Amino acid sequence: MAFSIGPTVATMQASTSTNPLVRKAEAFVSLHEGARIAMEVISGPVTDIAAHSDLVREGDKPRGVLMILNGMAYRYKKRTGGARQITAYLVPGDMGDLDVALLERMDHGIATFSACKVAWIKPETLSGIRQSHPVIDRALRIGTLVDEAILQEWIMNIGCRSAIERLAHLFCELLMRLQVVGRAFGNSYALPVSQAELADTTGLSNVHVNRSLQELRRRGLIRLSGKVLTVFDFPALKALAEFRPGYLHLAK
Amino acid sequence: MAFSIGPTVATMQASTSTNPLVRKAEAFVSLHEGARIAMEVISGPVTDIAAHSDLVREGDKPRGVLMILNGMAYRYKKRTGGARQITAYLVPGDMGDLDVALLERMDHGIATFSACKVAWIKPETLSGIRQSHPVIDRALRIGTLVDEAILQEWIMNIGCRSAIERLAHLFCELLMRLQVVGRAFGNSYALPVSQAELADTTGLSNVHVNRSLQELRRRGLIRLSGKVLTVFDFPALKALAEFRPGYLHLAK
DNA sequence: CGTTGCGTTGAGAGGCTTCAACCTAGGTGG
DNA sequence: CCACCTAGGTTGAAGCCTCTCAACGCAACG
Repeated sequence: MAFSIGPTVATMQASTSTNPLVRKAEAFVSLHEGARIAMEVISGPVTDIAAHSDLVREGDKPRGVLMILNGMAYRYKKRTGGARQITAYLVPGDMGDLDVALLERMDHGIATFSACKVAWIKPETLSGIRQSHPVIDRALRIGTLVDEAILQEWIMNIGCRSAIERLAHLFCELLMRLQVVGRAFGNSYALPVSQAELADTTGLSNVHVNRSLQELRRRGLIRLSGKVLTVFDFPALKALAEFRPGYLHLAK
Repeated sequence: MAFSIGPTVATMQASTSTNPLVRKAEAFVSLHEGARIAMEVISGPVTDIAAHSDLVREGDKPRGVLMILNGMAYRYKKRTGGARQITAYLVPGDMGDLDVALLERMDHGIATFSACKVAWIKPETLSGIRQSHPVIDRALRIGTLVDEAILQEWIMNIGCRSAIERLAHLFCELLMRLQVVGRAFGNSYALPVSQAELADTTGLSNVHVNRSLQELRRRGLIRLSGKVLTVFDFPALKALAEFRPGYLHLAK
């Protein structure tokens, strides 16, 4: 056991675990004690990864399934000219594709924004746990569907929202996703992402991201400084972005 | 049995079936006779759907798993203002999300471009076949991964390609996907999609789609008339779009 | 033969990009 | 301890890619 995550099993309470995998699963299903323990266990040996390093490179043969326990990472694709598109943010509790071992090679890369704690889980281990705990299996399947729903929402975001709306929508989505796993504090959360990286996320230039952020600040909606984002007026931010969180499929 | 698809089992040959589900699966795995027969069977009772009608509405409780056997359909999301973003094209052999029954309500709609033949398969039926035919299970899982990879590629497309490149990339992708399921004829295929719908797909205005299509024609790369798209110069079209088909994970 | 949906064209405007310079803070080495 | 260096944030100016608005043509259809 390389690292200990959160309190001991004995002190855990339903939906207040500090293990992000458990927190996320409990947003979709209700876990009984045995399943919670099993989820703690699969978070087994943890690896520390520095900020701005590759976890997976495009063209790699997939290894095990990736789980993010702490920090923030992202999926990306590159154009030959050097342009980069970030296609997903991975926050604590998120997993790489469950069936990724079925593919010959990765069609995209995964890298870290911040220093991260991650776990690589062997496909056999995972399928064993899924078989013995149907409720975990169910939570993981729902998680996969939500990942897909987020991709669709991002297509919508880039395809038909203005610059300021795209950023507002991203910030709303991250706030909700991080609240679920206990990584938001009030309406604030760590956002270790540079403006250039926000640009690669939203399909904008870094210059225009900068100006749009200023506009969001000027309107009193957010503050973003020192890698911490604070949402001052969530209702207004949601209205601006037309953020409807249904696609995240979080239980009420 | 509401409708008969393709030749009888006796006349089928490997990878020349006219059943698009079989064709697509054989792009990922090699099916033995029994598995091919099972796939023919799940294509069971077929429903005819008119063009431009909804198969699934946002907010619906999901019913069974959708399979497209003929025609072309699309996933979409709407903004309150009326703007629409098309997030995926469904071509013969494509299926809706396998686990969609786990969700309370749909976060997007599905509608037809053209008249379609579709099948609704009960989740129990599907999981039965997946259990008794691991190779089919494997093919379906890979198919799901490819669906996700396509979503990522579309984010890339809208996020960092120019108008003409976006259209070129879409046409390249569709050519390859339709070739796999035997719905392309040489470098031509049916594309029952209006310019306004192409605009909702690519995040452009219909006016600009029109002008970009003219430019593609002027360069001698494609022809698009009467709902048929012909690619005159696939290498040049690929080069223009920087189309790298790896994300479709088709066997060589 | 009017209606309707779709493709086409023109003109003007604007959101966003590009290029380039400058500023600031944090880290590093002499 | 300061001087330098670098990454990232900020600002200005110019331009263009794409949008909006509006009109028109054309073919299919009842």
